[in-house]
Amino acid sequence: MTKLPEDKAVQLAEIFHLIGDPSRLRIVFACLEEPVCVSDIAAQLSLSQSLVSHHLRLLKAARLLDSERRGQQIFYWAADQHIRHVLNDMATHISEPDDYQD
Amino acid sequence: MTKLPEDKAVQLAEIFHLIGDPSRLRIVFACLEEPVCVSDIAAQLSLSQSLVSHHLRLLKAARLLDSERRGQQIFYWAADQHIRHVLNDMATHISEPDDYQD
DNA sequence: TTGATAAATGAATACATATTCATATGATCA
DNA sequence: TGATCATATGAATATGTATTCATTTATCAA
Repeated sequence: MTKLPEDKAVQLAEIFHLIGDPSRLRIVFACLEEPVCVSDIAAQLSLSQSLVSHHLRLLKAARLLDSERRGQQIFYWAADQHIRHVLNDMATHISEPDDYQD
Repeated sequence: MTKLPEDKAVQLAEIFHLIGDPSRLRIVFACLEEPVCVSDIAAQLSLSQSLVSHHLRLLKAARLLDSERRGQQIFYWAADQHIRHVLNDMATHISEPDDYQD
């Protein structure tokens, strides 16, 4: 039985916790391919600007997203390559049969 | 910008939410390689039997873990292969430099 | 049976947090 | 400068949930 040290568990769980909220997960997903500005995210996902902004702050603090101002708008994109793998992995998961093996 | 449908986001987030708690993450990790009984998990991770049991119930309900009784004890193991990939991916993540690229 | 061990369950609680509303900050353009 | 647009921030709230404690259920051994 492999034991995960508590401090590492906390670090890892922090990341999973962030993408463990549907709104935040969708936000990250929206920023996977290209930088998107806040208002576009809000519009596309039908979330309030304020809510999106709050979530973006958390995601950026955890370094899952990075951001840059371009004129009046601020663009966000997925800074973390691992997130892509994880999301791809899990995205296939929910559409596959239960007896799936490596 | 790729949009993740809300229902899929909810499904996915549910899984991430489960491993987004340090205790549960450690429990899943402990069951990755081989079936482990409840008391051993609790002892190894220094968690109360009750807490472990509560968490196991959630993890099993989400089909991340499966279980089987063997005599007096009940063994749990990771039923989901995707979880292995995800955990490996993210485990490397926290030890790698920030400028990591695909 | 009885006693002991292992796990599950339920209630209670303290704490975290997702969301909203109102407002502030900062940039652009007339 | 003032007006407007885009984003951030802070307070308030309602809901969720991780954990503990006490108890119950289930299994095995004597």
